[in-house]
Amino acid sequence: MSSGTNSSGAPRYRFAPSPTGFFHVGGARTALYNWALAKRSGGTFVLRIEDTDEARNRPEWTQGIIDALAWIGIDRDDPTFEGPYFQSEYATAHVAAAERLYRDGHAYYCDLTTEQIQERAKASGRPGYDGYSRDRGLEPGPGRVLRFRVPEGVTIVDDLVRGRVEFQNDTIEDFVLLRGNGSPMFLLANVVDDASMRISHVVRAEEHLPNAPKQQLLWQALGHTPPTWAHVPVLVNEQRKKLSKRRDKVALEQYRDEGYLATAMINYLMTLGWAPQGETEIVPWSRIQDEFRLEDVNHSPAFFDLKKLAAFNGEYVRMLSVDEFVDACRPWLHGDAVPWSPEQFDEAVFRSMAELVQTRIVTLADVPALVDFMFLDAPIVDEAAWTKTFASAEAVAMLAAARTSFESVEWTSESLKIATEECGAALGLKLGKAQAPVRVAVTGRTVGPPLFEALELLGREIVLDRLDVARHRLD
RNA sequence: GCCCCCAUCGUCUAGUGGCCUAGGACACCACCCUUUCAAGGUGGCGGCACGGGUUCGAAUCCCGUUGGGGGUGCCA
Repeated sequence: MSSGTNSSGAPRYRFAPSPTGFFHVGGARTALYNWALAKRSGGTFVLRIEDTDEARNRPEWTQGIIDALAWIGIDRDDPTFEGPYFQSEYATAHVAAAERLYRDGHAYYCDLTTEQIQERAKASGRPGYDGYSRDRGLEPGPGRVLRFRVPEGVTIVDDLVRGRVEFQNDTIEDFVLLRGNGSPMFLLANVVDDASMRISHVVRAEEHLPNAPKQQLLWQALGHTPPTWAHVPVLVNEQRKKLSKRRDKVALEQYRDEGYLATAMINYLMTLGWAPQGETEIVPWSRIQDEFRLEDVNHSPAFFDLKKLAAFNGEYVRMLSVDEFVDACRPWLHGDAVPWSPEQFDEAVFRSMAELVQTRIVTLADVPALVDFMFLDAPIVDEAAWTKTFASAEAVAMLAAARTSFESVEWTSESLKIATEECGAALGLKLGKAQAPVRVAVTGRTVGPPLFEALELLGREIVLDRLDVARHRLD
C-alpha cells in the first residue's frame, strides 16, 4: 500500500478529537489504534485538540480527554505522547496558507450568499455550489469567502484499510477555505496543521472519508506529499446507526465510573473490527500492540455490545489477584454511595471475602451489594425474597432449629454447614433448602457469597442476634 | 437527488481459490458440578444477502440486484 508517505523521520500519528465534554468510546478505539502503531513503530502519537469557542471556555473538557486517554493507557508522560496541541495556536498559519493558495491560483474569492447558491442550484437542478465565481476574478473583500479551485481529473485516496478509493473531481464542489469574516475552515486548518507537524499517518473514523480527497488536494496544492490515510469503520448501536450521545451510552468516563476495568475496556474495544491471531480474544495490550495492523481492520461497522463488554470485564475481574482486586474495589467501598459508614467498614473482613466476591460480579459497582450485610448493623432485607423464603412452615421451623443449633456448634464454616445439614434433615430439607432461611435472615437476600464462610466471619453473637430478629419479625 | 463505503451465525469475528460438510467468542438452551447466586466443565442451536459470471474448483475474484451505513454547511 503505497500512497505518498512523508518519508523523512519516524512516523507521526495524529489523533485529533474535538472536546465535547465527554470522551467517545469510538474515539477511544481510534486513539488506541494510533497509539499501538506509534508505539510499535517508534514513532509519535500527536494529540491535537480541535479548539472550538465553547471548548476554550471549558478547559475541563480538554482535561477530560487527557484523563480518559490516561485511563486507557495512553500516558501523557510516555515519550511517544506528543501534545496536547491546540488548533488555534496555528490560526495565523491557516490564513497565510489560504492566501498563498489564492496567490498561486488554487483558490478564488466568491461573493455568493447561501441563498443565492441555493437559488442557482434550484434553477439548474443540481444541488450545491456550481463554481459560479471561478473566473470572475474577484478581489478579497468583506463578506467574500475564499474557495478552493478543485482541479479537473480524478483523486485517488490510497487508504490502508479500504484500499484504493476513487473520486471524480467534478463531484467535489469548490469548498470554502476562508469564511466571509476571514476565519479559516476546519478542513483547511486540519491540513495546514498536519502538514506543518509533518504528520505521516491520518487514522480516523470512516465518516471522514468523503473529506479525504479534498484534504489530499489541499496537501498537494500546498506543495506537500499527502499522508497515509486510514479510515476505520464506525461503531454502531443495535439499529446499526452511528453511536450518538443522545441515544447511546458513549462516554468512556461513564464506563470507568461504573466499575469497568480499563484492561477489559481496551481489549474489548480492540476486538471491534479486528481480532488478534489465535484461539482467544482475551489478550493483553502488549500483544495487541505487537500484532495490530490497519490492513487487518474490518471494513464494516461494528456493534458495540454491552453484554460482550460485560463478559470481558468479568473475565478480567477474575484474572486479578486478591491484592489487585481489593485495590481495584477500594473506590467502590468508600464514599457516599455506600450504605455503611466508614467506621463500620473493615477492609480485613472484605479481603477475606474478596475471592468469593470476585467470581460473582460483572463490574466493581456490583461489589457493595454482595458484602453490605457484613458491615451493616442489620441487613438490608429484600422483601420479595423474605416473603418467598418464609412462605413455608418448614422454613420457619428451620430458622428456629438453626438458632438452637448455632448456640453451641463449633464456630467454623465446616461445622456450621454440618449443623445446617442436620437441622434440615430433621425437617426433610436438603441443604439447598435448609440454608435459605438462614441466608435471608442473616444477609437479607436469597443470593450472595457462600453462606457458611460469611457466618464464620460474622461471629456467633451477630448471627444469633440476626436469627432472633428474623424470628421476631415472623411473629 | 448526488458522491462514497459496507455485506460470514442474533452480535463481534477467523477465513485472502482447494485444508470449509465454514472455526472461535458473546448471548441463548440443555446437562454436569454445587449450600443460594456465580464461576467452571460438557454439549446444543445458529451464518457465507440474492442473481449471474470466471474457474477443474468460490465464503474467497468480476458484474449486477437488494439491503444497510456515511457524507453532501460561510459545523467540527
